[in-house]
Amino acid sequence: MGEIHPLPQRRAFRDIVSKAIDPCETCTARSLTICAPLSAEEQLRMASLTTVIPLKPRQVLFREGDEAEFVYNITCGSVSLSKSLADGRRQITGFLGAGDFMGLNTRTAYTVTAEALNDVRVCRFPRAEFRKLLSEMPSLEQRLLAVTETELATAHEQILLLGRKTAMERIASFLLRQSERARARGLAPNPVSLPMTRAEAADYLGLTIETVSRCFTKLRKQDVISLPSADRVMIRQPDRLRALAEAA
Amino acid sequence: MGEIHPLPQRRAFRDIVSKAIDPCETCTARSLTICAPLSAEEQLRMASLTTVIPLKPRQVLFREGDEAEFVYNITCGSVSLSKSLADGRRQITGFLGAGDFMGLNTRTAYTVTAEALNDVRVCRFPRAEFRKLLSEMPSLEQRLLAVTETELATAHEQILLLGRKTAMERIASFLLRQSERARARGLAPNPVSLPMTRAEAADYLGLTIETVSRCFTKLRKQDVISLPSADRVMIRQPDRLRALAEAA
DNA sequence: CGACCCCTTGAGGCTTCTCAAAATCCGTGG
DNA sequence: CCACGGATTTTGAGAAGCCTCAAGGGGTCG
Repeated sequence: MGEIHPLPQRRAFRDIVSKAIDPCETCTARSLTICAPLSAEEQLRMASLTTVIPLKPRQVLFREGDEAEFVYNITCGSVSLSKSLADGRRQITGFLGAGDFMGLNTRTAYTVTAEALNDVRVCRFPRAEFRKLLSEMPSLEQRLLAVTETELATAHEQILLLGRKTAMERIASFLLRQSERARARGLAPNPVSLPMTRAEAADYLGLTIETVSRCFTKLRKQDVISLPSADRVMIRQPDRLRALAEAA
Repeated sequence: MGEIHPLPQRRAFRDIVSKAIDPCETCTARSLTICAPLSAEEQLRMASLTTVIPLKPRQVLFREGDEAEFVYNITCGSVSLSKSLADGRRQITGFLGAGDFMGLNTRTAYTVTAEALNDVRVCRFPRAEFRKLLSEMPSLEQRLLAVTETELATAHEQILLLGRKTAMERIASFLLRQSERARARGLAPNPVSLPMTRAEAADYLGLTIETVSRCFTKLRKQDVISLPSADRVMIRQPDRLRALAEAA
């Protein structure tokens, strides 16, 4: 038994995990971070529960108010989370990337809408089984608590931005944050790449697309940034941008 | 041994817990909710780590950026969490009450400032020991995860409010939320009692005190609410208030 | 090559902020 | 019990920032 099991298990592990956790090569390292603290057996158990789902740009994974049947983990691509008012006004509450979880809330309904920004792959876990798994794997739960606390701190940062910063301060903060985020993920921090449209950036920053565009133009005219293309921002004067991020 | 231990333990438990978890009679039921899922032994362990600290109104418990030496649990009273910009602009990210935890973030520094709104008692836990305790008590960790996820959902709701709602919508949402919160805590939902000043409400809603006051006046003149005193709001027409909460 | 989508630019209006002052509340002390 | 002082709240007038509406560019894909 001791001799026979390891190999098949290892093989099954590779097969299933590679299908589940490692679907696209460019983001392997990223998606594994969430599973790094888990043992091989634990990773296998997680993998056996999961279904890989590919999403096209703008495809909606779930909507605010839908019954929360599944928990998702992003393995590749970017997703926006948003909430809307009855008349259509939309607020994007955050952007998630590889390694992030969605649908963890304890309620029975999703509290936000999740939509793919670009080509995305997610791992889907049936909710009940995921929770059961959690209670049996303290290391995963510990990790989720840490991740959720970080998300909460990020949300508080966004609350400060939306409640007290001017349009220009929001844009400057946003660019610096995106740059820092890229750096943390091991990507080039400059020029900043923006996977979202102006509309999405505006809905994230509590502004209109016109205001976002005007701020970009103003920064460009002051030579603080340059715009090689609409979705890439070159930060030419980081110090001035940092000063603008909280200068009334 | 089996005969001797139970009694002293029970006695020590009562002594320490009553000092730690149950300092003021009016909020006993509340503060126990967080410990309800724990066994007596676990409660005892938690209690043995804790120091009870009383706070006067407006007293600061910790500041954003301070080294996060302790984790706190509120047993009595209300606390505001806030972040500030260099020039003094302040944004309150949320209000906490009995049963809520503070300072759980994984970072080494607090990400917000905590300040007492009224007379408050908190239980203080040395950070390192609290984390060690957590890893040994999955039920507590599970509960913390659930609580943190709820806080995250609340933060997202606030992000929607700050990013997309008008001043009047913010005020209406705020009043309804405070009323609902009171109901959930077993208090009278109407009239709504506001433990915070206009300045604190404004800093929470991303407005100025003048705008908050003007909205209250307008609602009063339309007979949607009445103001028996500055810190009590009687909701006279709940339906109209609900309609105002997201009517452009 | 044209249509469509997204982004940019412009003009005017509205909501909210800023600055200023009056009114109200509340604890203190005569 | 009333007068007083300070803090908080309310009210007012004007200004500013951002939004709305509208039109003009630029890139991409069929």
